[in-house]
Amino acid sequence: MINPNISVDCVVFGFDGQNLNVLLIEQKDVGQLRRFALPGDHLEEDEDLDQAAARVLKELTSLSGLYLKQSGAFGDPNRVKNIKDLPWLESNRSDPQARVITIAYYALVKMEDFNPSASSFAARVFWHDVNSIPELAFDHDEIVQAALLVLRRELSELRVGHELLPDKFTLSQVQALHEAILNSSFDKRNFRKKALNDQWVLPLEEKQTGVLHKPARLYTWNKSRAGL
Amino acid sequence: MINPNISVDCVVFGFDGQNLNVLLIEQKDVGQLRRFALPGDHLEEDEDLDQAAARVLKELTSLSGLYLKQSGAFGDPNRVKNIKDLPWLESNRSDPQARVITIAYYALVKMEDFNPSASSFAARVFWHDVNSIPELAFDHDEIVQAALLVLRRELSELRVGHELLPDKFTLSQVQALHEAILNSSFDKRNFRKKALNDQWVLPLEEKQTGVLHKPARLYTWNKSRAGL
DNA sequence: AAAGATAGTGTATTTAATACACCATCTGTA
DNA sequence: TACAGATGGTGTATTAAATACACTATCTTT
Repeated sequence: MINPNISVDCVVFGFDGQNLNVLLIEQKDVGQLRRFALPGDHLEEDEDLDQAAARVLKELTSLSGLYLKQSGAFGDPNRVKNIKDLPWLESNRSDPQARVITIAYYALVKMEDFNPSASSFAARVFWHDVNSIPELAFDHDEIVQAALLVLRRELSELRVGHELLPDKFTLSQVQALHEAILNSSFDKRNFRKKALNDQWVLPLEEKQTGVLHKPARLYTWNKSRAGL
Repeated sequence: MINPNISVDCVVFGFDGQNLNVLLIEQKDVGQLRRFALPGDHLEEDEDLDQAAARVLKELTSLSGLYLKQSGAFGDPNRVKNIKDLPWLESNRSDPQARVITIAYYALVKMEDFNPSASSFAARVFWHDVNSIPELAFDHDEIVQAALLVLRRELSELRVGHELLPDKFTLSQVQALHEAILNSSFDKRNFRKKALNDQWVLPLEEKQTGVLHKPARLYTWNKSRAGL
């Protein structure tokens, strides 16, 4: 039994080494007018909000145990009343007119861990650069922007972001990640000084291989420092 | 028409010069077992979440235009299943078994602006020190703690809190407010240095009157600096 | 005039943030 | 084998911010 009035939507962030990306789906079962949207679903009976978000993510990516955090609730009475969204609602909802409020979550996913492909959810699932997101269904644009603000705050405060890089990474990758998320750039020496001084990361004895330049030292996250 | 599955709850903070307080209500219409709770209500048809929270606050305090901010959504399937909450649910809800998820808001209110008294909402409305909150109905304890975390973060980041002091106040009051909210203490000279240097406040030509000690200079908030 | 209460102030030290430019090391190819 | 291309990696001086710390000033009441 699903609750027709309550849904969860997930803003899944990934990082490709250059830009921050969001996982989008292309709606299916809707004639010619396909729209892009965030993955989401209605709340099941006896299901916690966090569980629902984790379920959506699991069904979409087959991944579990992901970093997942509530980023806001959206309840504008007209949020699902856009005429462009009607076809999809009509073929996917028993009551297309139902008032729906949604609880938004944001998730961080290593892009190496997940290669998007079609799913029961959607005609298409794909990563998209967060800086040029196409028009999305419902109020999903707003939800993405709100999630971005939360991500930025948490990156600055708590140094989340572990989940966006491989287990072993270079300091340049960390810097590129911070620059992509915060939309700014940092001085290399000062950035490294801070990362090492504050012990965000721990150096490994390993170096990059297979690169066509001087190989960089690899690091891992210092879990004991995470979030402090 | 109200939505039986969705409610808003408000954590209203006030400051008495010493401690941070939360506005609680004592439930009515419930035989012997009265419980304390946060003010809240179900969402009306065609009402935005923010509007619903503002409505609850207005009905409770007759104040509008208050500082009000979403602080989280709570959806544990058992959050309204505590046996102690059943009497109130039975006399106040058409479907006492209904699954309810709630969107929490926190508000900041000048205590001078509002003297609590009974209301249609409740047998009793009263301020209570945030550090010794009694057991509350549903998951309202958890909601209060979550709101406190958000308030603390916003105080440190954005210097919210204008709404918790009179229009004219002393620097000692500002310091006491920060200390109460953040549960810490600061060096007086350093605190004043920062408040003035960062221009949180602007000095007035006025001084306290009617105090039995050296009267302090009064200040107002520097609105142009608020939130930066 | 003295006691009680809070207001109000300055400096030295430590720590963190910023600004800034060059040499090192690896790969691939000429 | 040497050089071009690409990214890695490093140190210091300056400025700004945070911290630690103790006494005098002013008002009221008795």
